[in-house]
Amino acid sequence: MKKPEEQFLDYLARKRLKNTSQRMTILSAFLRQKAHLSTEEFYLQLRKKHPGIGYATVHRTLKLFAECGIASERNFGDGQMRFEVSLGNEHHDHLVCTSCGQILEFENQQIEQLQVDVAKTHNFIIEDHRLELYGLCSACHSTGQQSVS
Amino acid sequence: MKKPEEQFLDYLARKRLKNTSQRMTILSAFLRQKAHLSTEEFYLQLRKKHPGIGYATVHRTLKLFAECGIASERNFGDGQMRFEVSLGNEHHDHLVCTSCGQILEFENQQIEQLQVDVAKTHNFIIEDHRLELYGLCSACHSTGQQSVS
DNA sequence: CTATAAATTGAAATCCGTTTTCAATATCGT
DNA sequence: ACGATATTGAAAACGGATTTCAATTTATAG
Ligand SMILES: [Mn+2]
Ligand SMILES: [Mn+2]
Ligand SMILES: [Zn+2]
Ligand SMILES: [Zn+2]
Repeated sequence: MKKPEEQFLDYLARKRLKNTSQRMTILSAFLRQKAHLSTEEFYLQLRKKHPGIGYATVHRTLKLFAECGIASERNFGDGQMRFEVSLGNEHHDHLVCTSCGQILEFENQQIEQLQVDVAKTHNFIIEDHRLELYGLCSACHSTGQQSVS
Repeated sequence: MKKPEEQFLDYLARKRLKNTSQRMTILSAFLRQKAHLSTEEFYLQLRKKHPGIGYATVHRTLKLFAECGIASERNFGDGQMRFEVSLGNEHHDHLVCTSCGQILEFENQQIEQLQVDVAKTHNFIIEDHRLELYGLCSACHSTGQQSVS
């Protein structure tokens, strides 16, 4: 497993892109994040320490991370793209709490295999997939919370 | 299984909404559609026969269909909401061709059950889920098509 | 059947996350 | 250092979804 910094620098070199201080600052801040932030959320976080970096640069850099495999782009249906660190993070799917927004991760090898079987019976070549379970997390349903309507 | 027209009229009555000719026209056109149309696509289709009905009314009426269970809202990550008739249409998941856009449907009871198991181990109450497999349909990979980058 | 209150309509405006534009600046191979 | 090329941040543009609003239609009560 290559280090993220290396992987990013390799990607920049391969694409004849330049190594800038903004990109490195954004990378190290991003790698420190735990999970599933929107561009806006990440930008607001970053701005506290690095007020000089613009939203557009953050946006463009997160896209670069996705292109080179450092980040995964996620869409949980709330109208915002979200990013999570994918390098060194096994493939997984998500449980999304519709009440508090918490996101839990899971992996189920049987489901993965069944997906392959389904694709095979339709003569379909899988490139990617998404599986998300929406509902109430343990905390939210034990306190009688209802999902936001 | 109640008829869609009945179900819609019941819903309107329950919510003290009014029965209008536009709503009935949109309903009957929608029920005639086979699959997964965006609001725009449906509106353009409808306009051929009913040029007087505005986009806003179509949009609002499709939302009503979703609320009352006649339609399902789908999002296949292309930045547009899509609608399909759900009444009398069993639950199913989708195979989405990233090359030609074709959408195939499937149902797999084993996967559904495994999802329930996953939720149980996380003490999570499932309200809804989405499973989509993205890749190349039979036609597209047999002709050497690549997915749009 | 009115009259009246309330909901609906279509066009246009607005929203809001995402993406692009552009002139100034920074990077990097030579 | 120079010069070609890429990057940056602010602001504008984009695009689908939603809302506004004045005119119209519907449903209810008298
Ligand atoms: Mn995750
Ligand atoms: Mn379908
Ligand atoms: Zn919760
Ligand atoms: Zn195809």
